[in-house]
Amino acid sequence: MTTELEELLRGTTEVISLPELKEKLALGRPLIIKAGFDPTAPDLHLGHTVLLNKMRQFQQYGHDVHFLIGDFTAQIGDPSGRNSTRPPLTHAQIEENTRTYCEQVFKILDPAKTKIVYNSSWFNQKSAADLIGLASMHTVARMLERDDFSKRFQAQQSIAIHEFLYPLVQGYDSVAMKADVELGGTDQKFNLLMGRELQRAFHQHPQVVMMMPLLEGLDGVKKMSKSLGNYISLKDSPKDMFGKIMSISDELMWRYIELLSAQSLEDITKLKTAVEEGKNPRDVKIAFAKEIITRYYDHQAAEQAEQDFIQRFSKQQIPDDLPEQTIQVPGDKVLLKPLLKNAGLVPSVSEAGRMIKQRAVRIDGVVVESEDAQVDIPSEHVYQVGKRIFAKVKLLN
RNA sequence: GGAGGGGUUCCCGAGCGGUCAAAGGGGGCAGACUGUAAAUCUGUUGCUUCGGCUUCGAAGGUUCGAAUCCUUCUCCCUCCA
Repeated sequence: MTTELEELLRGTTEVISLPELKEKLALGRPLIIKAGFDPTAPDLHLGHTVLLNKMRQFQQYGHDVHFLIGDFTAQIGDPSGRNSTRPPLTHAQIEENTRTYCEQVFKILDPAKTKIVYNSSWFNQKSAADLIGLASMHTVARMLERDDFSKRFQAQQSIAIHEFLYPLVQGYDSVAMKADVELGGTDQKFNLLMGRELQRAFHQHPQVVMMMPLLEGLDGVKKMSKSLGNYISLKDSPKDMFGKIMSISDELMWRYIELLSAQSLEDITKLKTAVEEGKNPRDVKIAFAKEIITRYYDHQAAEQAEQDFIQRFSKQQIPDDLPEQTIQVPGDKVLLKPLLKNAGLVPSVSEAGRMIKQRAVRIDGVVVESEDAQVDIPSEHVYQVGKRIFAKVKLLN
């Protein structure tokens, strides 16, 4: 039987510090667990769930999880995306984003045990003098210790003043919340530690910092993020989830399983051995995809997604739920290229031409050979572009 | 306030008067192959009524002709103060 401590430590990359965590747990009271989120992109993805799963674990052990929404910070704008100045969010947008956030978050967290807090609720009360006072608690030299700051500084890139303020603001959140433990990704280390320092300055017990690894995106290189487009959203349909998971490289698959699967570490090791001995990694991937879909939808949805995938890709069959549309065209023949565009199967006529040239276009399963191919009117055919895009199009006069 | 450097097609990044719709890489898409929408290889990657049309921060100008030269504007970066 694993202990509370062992379970809580599972998957973490670093805990600062372990003895302090033990002490806190030994207090016997529910700990205040802090995890902060930016309400800028209200679309949660699997990368976020690494952290959310850890939060749920704390809930299961009876701790007091605070889901911090950085609405104050969001009002100012994001410092990290320097070449894409994000417009500050309005109050209404933030509310809307928060609502969509919670909808998704509560697929994982227990709503009854989750406190949602906003950092605007304390920062809006603050004056400029307060903020400057906060800034006086830290030095530029210490700020420059931060990895990405020092790199940018050395590379003679600009660092805006407010970027220095961000860690302070985030750190102060811990003070305002009297956080016992803060959870965050490894990229947040500096900010997380700042919370400890500020708590000390305010004569609080410094929070324990627990860092979770960052999940790589579908490309396997960069971290999963919406702006990079390499993510699996919790709002993705079961079919999309299945497809995206199947498109992960065999190598990356293990990383996902390690961080997202509920399977024990022993079982994962066994799977790896089995693959080395000849088991098809595809089957491991399928099982994993079904586990994830079952978690966010249900078992039936997972089964269905698998069947659909097999039918469409493994057997190359035309799906039976393909979209249908009717288009009215004058005359008794139309050129295929503009038709493909009008039906929304390709973005432009030029692209249609390329696709035909590459033998990627099929009508009723037959490859179209000529770029000048025409289609009779009236008619009804199943058009296919590549392996994934299908439509049944009815032509009328 | 002064001195420099720079804004190029989805991204990075060459080009520096015609042969430039613009090298190369990344990403995307497609085809082959396969064990899967893995890996690998190959092709492709502005739009078009196929006459052309729009694109290289913006607006003007020089020229037969400009992404390339000039002017103004604008945005970004660095250094000195």
